[in-house]
Amino acid sequence: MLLSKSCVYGLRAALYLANQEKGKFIPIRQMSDKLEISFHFLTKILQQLTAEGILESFKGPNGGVRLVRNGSEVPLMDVVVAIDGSKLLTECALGLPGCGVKAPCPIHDKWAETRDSIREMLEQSTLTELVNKSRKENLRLTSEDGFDILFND
Amino acid sequence: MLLSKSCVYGLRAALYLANQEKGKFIPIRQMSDKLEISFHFLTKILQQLTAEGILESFKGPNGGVRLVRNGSEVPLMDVVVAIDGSKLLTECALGLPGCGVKAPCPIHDKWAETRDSIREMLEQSTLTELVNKSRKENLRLTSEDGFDILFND
DNA sequence: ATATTTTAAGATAAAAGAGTCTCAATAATC
DNA sequence: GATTATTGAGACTCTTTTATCTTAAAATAT
Repeated sequence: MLLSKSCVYGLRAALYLANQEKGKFIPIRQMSDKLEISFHFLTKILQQLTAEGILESFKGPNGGVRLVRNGSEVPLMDVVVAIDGSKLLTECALGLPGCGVKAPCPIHDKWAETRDSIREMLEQSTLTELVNKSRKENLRLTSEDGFDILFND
Repeated sequence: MLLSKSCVYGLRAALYLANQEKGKFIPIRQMSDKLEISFHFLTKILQQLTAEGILESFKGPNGGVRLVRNGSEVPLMDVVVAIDGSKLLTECALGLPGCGVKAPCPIHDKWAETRDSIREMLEQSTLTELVNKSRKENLRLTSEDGFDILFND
């Protein structure tokens, strides 16, 4: 798999947050319910995002987490790197050691191109961009609910 | 990671075999020694490739495994699919359910492009092509030895 | 036939990823 | 202050991947 499950959950949660009123703290429980992700597991993942400075949290009643920056300034890449690290964008596809510009593996050049297009995709897509698109086309973040239903009370 | 470790080992072994005299059975022990992969683990992986019809094996003295087809007719894709399956080329990058042409996820289109370029790379590169390139440029299949040293006795 | 060399198959172990549970810390409300 | 709602942190479990070990089966050579 390209991205770990933790990473995918983190991205879905980040998209959820980007669709919320700016500055408002959203309880993790609400997100885990809506997104159908285990509460404790999601908590751990979001703790990573908080530690990495992508989210900030607030304890107690009316607490929760929120994006530090505006969603339009958060490329998917930031979330991916915070959770999965950057090996996806640095490692040799064939796992051949010593692969690089100096001593490329047989598919180094081709893979470098592919890797760049992954990088581009993750760097150019922001949370807000995807949220807008999702709203417009009623895309899903879960198996059941359309995007609009997801944000009803 | 894009490819599992098993898959990478399988690819390295397939490249090793593609550099051998055509039709000759190569003992797995020899490959595991040269490629610095655990013998039993490599055996299991090659069993999969045998089961998938990419390799054929022969027991007993002078036995081993060999490529069924000529290396020039074996794209990397065959090895990858035999070991890792095809989810890499079919699954949604964001893990969003219901993602497809009918109900695409926000990055479906961009990801589809990237995925196609991965597919292209794996389909167009054959074992022989990579072996030739490796021979010419003395590329590595292990952390230590150059390609030519690897095949000395 | 017997011993030897090899792959096949299955049991087991270790490590990593995914997921759960419990309790502590913090902040608001009553 | 007590209660409640929330995140934080750590231990724990389950599953998958990775790796090892043992025994069986097949083929060869003696």
